[in-house]
Amino acid sequence: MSTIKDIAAEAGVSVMTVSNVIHNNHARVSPATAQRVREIMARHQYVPNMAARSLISKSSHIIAVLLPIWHGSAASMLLDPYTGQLVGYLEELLREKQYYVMVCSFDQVEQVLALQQTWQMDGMILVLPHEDAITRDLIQRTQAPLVVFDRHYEDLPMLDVCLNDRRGGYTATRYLLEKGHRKIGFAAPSIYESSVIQGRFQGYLEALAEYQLRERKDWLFDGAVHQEGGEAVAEALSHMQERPTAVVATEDLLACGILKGCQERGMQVPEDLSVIGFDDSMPARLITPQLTTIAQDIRQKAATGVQQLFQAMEDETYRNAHAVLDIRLVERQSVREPGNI
Amino acid sequence: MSTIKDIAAEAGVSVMTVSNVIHNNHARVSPATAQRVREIMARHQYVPNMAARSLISKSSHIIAVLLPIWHGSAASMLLDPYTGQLVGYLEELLREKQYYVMVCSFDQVEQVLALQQTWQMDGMILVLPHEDAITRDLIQRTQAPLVVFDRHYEDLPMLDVCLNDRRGGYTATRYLLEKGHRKIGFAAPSIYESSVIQGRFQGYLEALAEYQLRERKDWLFDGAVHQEGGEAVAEALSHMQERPTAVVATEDLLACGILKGCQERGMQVPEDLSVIGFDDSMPARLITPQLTTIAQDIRQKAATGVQQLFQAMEDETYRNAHAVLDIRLVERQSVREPGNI
DNA sequence: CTGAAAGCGCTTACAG
DNA sequence: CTGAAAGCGCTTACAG
Repeated sequence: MSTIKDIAAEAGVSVMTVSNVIHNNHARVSPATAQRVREIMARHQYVPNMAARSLISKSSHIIAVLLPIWHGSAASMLLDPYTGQLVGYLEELLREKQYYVMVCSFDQVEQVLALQQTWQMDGMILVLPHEDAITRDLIQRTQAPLVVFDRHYEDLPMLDVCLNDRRGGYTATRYLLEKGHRKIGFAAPSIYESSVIQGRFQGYLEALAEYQLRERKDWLFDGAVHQEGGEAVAEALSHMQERPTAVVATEDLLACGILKGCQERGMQVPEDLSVIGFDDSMPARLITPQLTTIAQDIRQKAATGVQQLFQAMEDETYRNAHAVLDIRLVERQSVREPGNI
Repeated sequence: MSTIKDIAAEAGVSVMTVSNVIHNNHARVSPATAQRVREIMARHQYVPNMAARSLISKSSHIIAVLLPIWHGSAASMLLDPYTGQLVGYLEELLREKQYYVMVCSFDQVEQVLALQQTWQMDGMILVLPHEDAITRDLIQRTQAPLVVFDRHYEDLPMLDVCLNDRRGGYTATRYLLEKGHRKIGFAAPSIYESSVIQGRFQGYLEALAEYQLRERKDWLFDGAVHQEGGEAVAEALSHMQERPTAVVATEDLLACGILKGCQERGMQVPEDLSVIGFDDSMPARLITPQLTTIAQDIRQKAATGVQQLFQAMEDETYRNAHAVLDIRLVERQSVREPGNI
């Protein structure tokens, strides 16, 4: 509760001197005075008032973690184990650097801009971007440095951290091809809308092409979201005349839904259908058989984003960076050779 | 970027009048002036500076969502789908009320007190409390209203939102008993440390007692945490001479681990072992067989906590409230009658 | 209905 | 090495 004024009074110095002690301006205060002031601050458990600081410095040390609202629900964190994990790592890294994390879900760019201005945000991090129009608008109108995860626009200067999605899609598909599969489906929330999904889809097509194969429309499962989406894919598969022998799914939860839906309809994984997922998040190890999946290093992803953000905060010419993190295949139990080649 | 001063200058009024317009003090400003000022604010996209406001009002409109650090990791959100969901709902409810959410993991009470003071926090919410010593200390030393989830101390005035854990443990066990089970184990992270687990354990004992049964030490699996803990329980079960026919697990992820560990060791669920979980979180529907579990309404839990918090912020005599939310049994596929009674 | 003034807690040039 | 003063953007009594 004590202010810099109280400390100064008790130490018999000016508030300015206390301020210099707080900021370790060694050149501006004698060691003896500094020591005395420090003791008094410790005794009073002095904590600076961030509002006062922020008012002067136009910087609050607050970083916004922005979560777009999906399908009307702000509890989007819940839908996806990946998001909770990423946010957890971001909080950890930012706290270590003495920054504060404000979590905010939003559906309109104006909300974000107002938030940024009202708190004099030092930076912002966009997790799980969904609509391109909104994301682009935000990138162009933001006043503070903004780091975007999992989205990149070639034509816009922006800071982003992406995955090598093309390689991810390629690696998954190639792995299935090498196992002998030739009939490979692809399931994703919305193939043509997100650059992440597009990249994975490109990789899928490239791998197929290397084996002189092309995609088949009826094996492309678009709009498959989370577990329910996966179960719908399984339902569709169960009615097919000619089924794929393997499916690449762009998310673990989706892959798990396919797997589960198949099991409930009497198709065995991996005997009757091989399934490969994406992310290596919690569900991957939970289900039986355990999911073979394309893993990403979420901690590294968070760290890269934080690094970009801080560089941008220090250097106002640093407004363009595109990190592409690598993926790796984690072999588990949901893939095997097809029954009859 | 424009300040209240700019608006006042352009409108040809004092800053005080602008302030009154902002705060809708209809009595203190003529409709015509108010209208004019509002137009100018809209045109300039005026956004108030929270730092300046907070400096005067000693209130920042920030609510801290506190996450204790478990096992050295701040990414505790990730360990548990329940937490992410709860935090998501809290953010949604608080934002609706025009409050801001700062997420902060911590391991020492002093960090929290400093955080509270430096930002003039209006309130705090503690999610996933772990150590009683820390939690009690925080409750006693906090300056701002604090709502605690899933922990209650009879001897301390505190605001908390709990589950009827005793009934949860009772309902789960009673359900197994009615299915014909007489050999029922109990698996939990740490039976004697948390009031939540203790409550569930009490309910378990009570249900057993109604059937003239008592707990068996070797069927109490203490220290079983998350999926790995569950798999360790399955491992222990596989070596037992006399096995329980059913297990009550205090968390879905734990139940899933038991289920999975059993399957990998050739025991079928529910044929050889019935398993019942807690929370009805995402994993419950993901695994095969789907988990029978004691469900809680996380949205209602979040809403109750927010309600307590706001009442406490309005009324400084309101510092003691103990909400106990009900649970309900969700029957799915992981329980059936024991093979040989 | 409207305004001039003081002040919230701090930092930043500017003097000495 | 130390201090007096101005000011960040806003609100709150106090006058009129």
